[in-house]
Amino acid sequence: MINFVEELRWRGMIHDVMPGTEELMLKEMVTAYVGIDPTADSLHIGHLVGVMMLRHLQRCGHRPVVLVGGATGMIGDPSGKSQERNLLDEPTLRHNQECLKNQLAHFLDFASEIPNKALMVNNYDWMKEFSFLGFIRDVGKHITVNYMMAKDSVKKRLSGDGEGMSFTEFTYQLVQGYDFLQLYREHNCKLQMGGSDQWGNITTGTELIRRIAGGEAYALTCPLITKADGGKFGKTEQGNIWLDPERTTPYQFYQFWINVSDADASRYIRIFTLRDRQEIEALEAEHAQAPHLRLLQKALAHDLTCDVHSEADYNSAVEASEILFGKGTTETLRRLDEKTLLSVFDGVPRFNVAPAVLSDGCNVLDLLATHTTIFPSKGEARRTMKDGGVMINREKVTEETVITTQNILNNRYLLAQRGKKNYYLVVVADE
RNA sequence: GGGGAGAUUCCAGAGCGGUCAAAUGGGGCAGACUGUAAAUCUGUUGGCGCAGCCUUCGGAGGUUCGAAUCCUCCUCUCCCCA
Repeated sequence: MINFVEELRWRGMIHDVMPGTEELMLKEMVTAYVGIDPTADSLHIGHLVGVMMLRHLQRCGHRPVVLVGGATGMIGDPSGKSQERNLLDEPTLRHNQECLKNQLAHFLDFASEIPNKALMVNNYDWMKEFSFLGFIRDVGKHITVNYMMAKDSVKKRLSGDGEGMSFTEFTYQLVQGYDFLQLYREHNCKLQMGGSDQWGNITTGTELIRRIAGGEAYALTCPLITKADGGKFGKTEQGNIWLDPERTTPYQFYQFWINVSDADASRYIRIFTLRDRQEIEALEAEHAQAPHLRLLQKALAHDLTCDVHSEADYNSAVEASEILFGKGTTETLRRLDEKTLLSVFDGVPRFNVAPAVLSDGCNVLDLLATHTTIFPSKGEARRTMKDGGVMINREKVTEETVITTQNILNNRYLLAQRGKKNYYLVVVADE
């Protein structure tokens, strides 16, 4: 049995671990779980740390359990800034759960008949029938309010001059703790993992298991993923980076990882890929020699894009990136067939312009600021052009440039570019 | 209830009768440099038919040849005393 705790340790994925965990996991196959809120029908990369913990767990020969927080997700965890949530109706909940499972299947083996095959459970299943009286009698009486109030997440909310905390939120740790107890009883689950902000909630669970079941359970938390520049991990101006290709295209997903800063790349590659220590250290040495090649970012982007999407998606993302950031010219653009063109610019904002607009030629200013909203005003478009920041079909334009039907690619498209990174696809068609 | 301070362009914050589309800083955008990075430097940052014109300085009126700047009322914010 591979030493799971050691594996996470060198990867920098351990923030805190309860004494005895490592010994236990060397001795026997351990069932461990991570909770995920089913608030959407897709995971985003913020979830990936927990997923990777489970993935390593399974690879080390232990049994991973994903707990979908159908019940707890309705309450809202007071750890962190979360606000109280809306109730999900059951069909939505089930739908989300299915979608999450499909995504998780890229990382965890739910299917094979192996002793440590992954399992997914939903706490809504055991919480929905639990009556309030039942809960306070069977669970609540084993934990003192004093104990609950000593948790950091609670103390912060009680002391600060913030909004205070509702009873519902206060109860959250008990509900989560009960989940752990339930899994302990049903599946002999002895370990709960999560982000470092979950420590308090997890230990409420181990406490319940000790008091109610007389059992021994453990906790392991991972540091919260940060960015070297202080920004929030996994967020871009466009919002979350999702695993669902409908929400975040494979190209955007790939780009996210390619653009990770050097300072973060070393940490991320340990956390988000399965590469072993030797290989990573070799890569780092190479990267230090030739940082401009960005080997770490490329390895990260490769592994994740292939894991989450597919090899083919990875290849077209690389191809798209070469066209966009490489030596792509009007000529290369003209050579692209419609299908490739569309896949390269999938997810790029689109604008529709009637063919009549171009038939007699149209000044770029009007095209970019009147017929489309690529620029909010002509003044701004003019200024950016003066700086050489506007390109049509990858050719710089000035305010005198006139766009005609001659410029159209594949009978339908114009590629407008604002600065180096902002692309817009103008579709020339009646609609 | 009494007294005081204030409301300025994305934000912070100058301006206190003409020279104000409004200093300066931040942020944004673009350019150079680069590795699609960081740092740095440069330009730009109300709109338009752009050497000119139009709309902006909490709201409504007024004084004046002329107001972001002065007066009146209103709305809101902050501070101090009850």
